[in-house]
Amino acid sequence: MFSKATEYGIKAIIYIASQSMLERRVKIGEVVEHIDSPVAFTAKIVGALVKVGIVQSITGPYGGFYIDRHRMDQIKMIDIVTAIDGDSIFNGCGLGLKECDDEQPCPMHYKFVQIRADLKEMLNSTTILELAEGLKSGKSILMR
Amino acid sequence: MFSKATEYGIKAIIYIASQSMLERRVKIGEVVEHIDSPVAFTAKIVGALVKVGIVQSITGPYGGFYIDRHRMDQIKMIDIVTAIDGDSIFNGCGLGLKECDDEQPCPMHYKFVQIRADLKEMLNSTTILELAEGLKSGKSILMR
DNA sequence: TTTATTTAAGATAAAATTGTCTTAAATAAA
DNA sequence: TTTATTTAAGACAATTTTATCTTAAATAAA
Repeated sequence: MFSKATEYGIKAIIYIASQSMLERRVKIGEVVEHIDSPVAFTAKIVGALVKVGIVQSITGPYGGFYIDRHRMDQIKMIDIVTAIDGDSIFNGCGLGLKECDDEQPCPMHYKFVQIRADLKEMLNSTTILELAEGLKSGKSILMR
Repeated sequence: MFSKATEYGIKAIIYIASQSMLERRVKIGEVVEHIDSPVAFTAKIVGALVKVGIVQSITGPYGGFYIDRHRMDQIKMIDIVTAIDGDSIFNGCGLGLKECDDEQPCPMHYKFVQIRADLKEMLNSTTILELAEGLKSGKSILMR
């Protein structure tokens, strides 16, 4: 469904957020230990999310990544997916046609419309705050 | 959403089916002209669908691909997707966890459940017959 | 039987994605 | 100021996916 880059990005964000709720900055090494992902690749992805303003970072000793606590309920999953994979998942044609719409639909067009809308709505209404809370309370896990 | 291989496979099947409704066998060259896909790659994918019994083929002059007319309403989209991409789209964890279920859910597990179920249901209830009919009647297109 | 046509199958190549490594820049503490 | 630690950035490498090319096998017509 999502690319590996997006999978790692989402998991990293959730872990960073869960620690930011405890006022903890985390280093990339700690992140990948908790989400089971390749360090350098994950660092690059989280770096992209820093550039886009979703995550904050501090370099040097005692540095690391964190997320503004009061913004956690404003950052939606769709922001993360879009920042890494773009919006083709929501907008692109299911059969890969360049131009596919109600006027000139591919054979599966109307079948896909609802599912894509549901996916978009789900990602649009899910905040990193709620996901991080689920993790912190032990209701969900990021590894295995 | 789907791989290129699956996109080509679905489009090829729909075109072959639409022609089989007119009692026409089609060569791979004709198929790719109508679905705008690379010949050799498409041939390999259609070949895999032949092996699995979804498509029939005849080699040699006057040969080509076709689909048993009376089976068109039995072949579902899910059969094609599964034959090419496997079932990871429906069963795999959205965040890539090996073990992710109601017992040990990833943070997005319950958010994904409904969407995946809807996707599966859609593919499971869509026959190549109806898609081929939509194409033949001009209600849908395979190119552009 | 020979030839032409077509699918079958597998080797090879190109492109995209995923992943690693090296060096630079920032920053805090000694 | 020097050193150690950490993120930033970009080159490089491996893997997977996508795509092509070549040869074989099947088959129909001449």
